[in-house]
Amino acid sequence: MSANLPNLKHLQYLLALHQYQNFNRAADASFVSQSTLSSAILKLEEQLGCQLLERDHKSFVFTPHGEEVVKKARQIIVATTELSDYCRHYGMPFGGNLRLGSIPTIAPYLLTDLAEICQQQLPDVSLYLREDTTENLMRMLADGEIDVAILALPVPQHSFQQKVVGRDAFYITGNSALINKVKQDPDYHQLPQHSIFLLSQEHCLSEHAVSACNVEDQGLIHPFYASSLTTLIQMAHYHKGVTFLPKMAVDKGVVSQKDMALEKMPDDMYREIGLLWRTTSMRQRLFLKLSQLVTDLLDVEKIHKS
Amino acid sequence: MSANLPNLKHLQYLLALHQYQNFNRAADASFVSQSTLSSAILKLEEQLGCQLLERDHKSFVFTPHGEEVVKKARQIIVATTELSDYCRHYGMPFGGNLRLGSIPTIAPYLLTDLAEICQQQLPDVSLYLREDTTENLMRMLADGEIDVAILALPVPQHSFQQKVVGRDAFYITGNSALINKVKQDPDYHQLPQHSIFLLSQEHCLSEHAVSACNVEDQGLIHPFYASSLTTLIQMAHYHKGVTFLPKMAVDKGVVSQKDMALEKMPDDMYREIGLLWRTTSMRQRLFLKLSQLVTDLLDVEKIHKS
DNA sequence: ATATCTTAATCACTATTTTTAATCAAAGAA
DNA sequence: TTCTTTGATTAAAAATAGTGATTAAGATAT
Repeated sequence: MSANLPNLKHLQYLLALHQYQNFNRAADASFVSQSTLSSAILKLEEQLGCQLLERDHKSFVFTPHGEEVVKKARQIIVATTELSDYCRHYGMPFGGNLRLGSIPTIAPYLLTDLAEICQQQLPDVSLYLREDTTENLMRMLADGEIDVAILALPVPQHSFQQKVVGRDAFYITGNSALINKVKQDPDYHQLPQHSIFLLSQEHCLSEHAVSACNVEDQGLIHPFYASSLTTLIQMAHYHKGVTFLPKMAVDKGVVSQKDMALEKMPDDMYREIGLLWRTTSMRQRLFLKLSQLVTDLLDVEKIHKS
Repeated sequence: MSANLPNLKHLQYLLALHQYQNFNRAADASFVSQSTLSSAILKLEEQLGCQLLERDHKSFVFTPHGEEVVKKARQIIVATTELSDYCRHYGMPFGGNLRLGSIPTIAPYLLTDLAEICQQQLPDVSLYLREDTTENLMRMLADGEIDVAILALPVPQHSFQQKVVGRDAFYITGNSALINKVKQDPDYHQLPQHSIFLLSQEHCLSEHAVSACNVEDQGLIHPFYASSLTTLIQMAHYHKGVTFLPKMAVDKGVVSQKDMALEKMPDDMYREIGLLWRTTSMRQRLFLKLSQLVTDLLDVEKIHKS
């Protein structure tokens, strides 16, 4: 009944080849000889009964079909690695390496506290942090490069396990006169041209802020986009404009300029924070525990501040 | 970096052993000798670094950990089989074997039509039908024993891809006097004791009907539960009670007794029909096509009848 | 009580597969 | 030209998978 399934090692070689796009480098990275890798790919092609590479005497490219096989192979290798890791740490559901990814508008403000709490509450976990965009982190999560991500929701359609861990209110900061105006009449369209500063597009914070405040009108938004919250604040300060900040950043004191006003925005303006992990992961318990820790962390800060 | 991953063949042997709970029978089923299977399991245990079986000189049981490894191993084998099948049928996205499961209150009334349409629209697909309970079908879907399921929604929490394909209205049938009463005043609590007949509990139709009609009150429901729609109708007929039927069954003329009334229930009483498949499947396109066919089928019948 | 059957593990051995080192042929670059 | 880099090929070596016969320990039957 069940067919002649490919060898997992061969699939690993295929992934290496896809990553390095070069037989020699892929072989080196896999700690095998180039001929091993070459024949493994040939064997795979024979076994699967289809062409994975298009060869042209000097070099090669993956066929479209090969690309799809690589994707699936990656799923399989990720799942098997999960199994292997799970067994290695069996009996220690709250142990082992934990590769956690988060975005630049969360990581600096949440993860230092979280790392400390993890050290106390999950002493057997070795935490490895990674900062990147939502898009990249989702790719890395799917590919098994990280184990869990802390993101601002909602995230594009996906098939991960998701756990909401709290809300992060938006603040508005910047020129006192403008802030006062908005405070009295919360219509952002009264603001001068180019007086709203945002992060560059790869940061989801901008989307969330814009959609929360209904300021799609391009004229209001300054055409230069900042690449970090620190820069963003400085730009708003220097150009006497305003910008939006998440509460977790505000709590860490990112606004220190004396002549900048800082106001919490209405209660319905917030971003949701959530944990994501692979549905196939065998460490649900750890991730739920971690979710609880982050939930508590966000709650404590809420109570502390209010 | 990446660990020494287990051999897929060994994982297959592990699954066979789990299925047969006996080394000899599992070995036979895997077309290898008992010693091969025995040493494969030992090797797996060594490689994964943990005990999968508890042996007691005569027989064995899987350890709790072994059971979890089996579950994960099944995922891995299913994924690899998907890859292999995908390659075998590459270039024919609408070809190959399609194992479709459905429940007893859908299968007899929908699948004959669907099979015919498939033969026309998807001539390269070989359709294999399977009828079972929602619970069993979900297990079979997860374990790769079927490729797609047509179920009545909602189904318990799961991680499958789901596509709603239409609505199936509820009808009420049975004793004319009772039906007339309900028709004038749609309060089911006026019905006599034990006059509502339902399918046995493993059929989700009962749940859906009960929750749709708000008749949790046990007194109304007859304490004998039918095991098929045909029996259900006969029971309602014989005992002069009433019962609920899905439109797709009504359309196929399951109510033929002259002295039985048949009324469509209010528009908000229906069950949703949906297709489910593994998120990891490589045949999304086929399943979406199939969804469309079923959607059309349900729509046509709706138009045809109204 | 004894013999027989069934169980999974083990052993010595064989077959198969994987890997290697060395080489080859083709294409650029110096 | 000569040198380097590319992936494919070869034959030999190493590792792995598989086999049948055997064993030990319970269970069952006589």
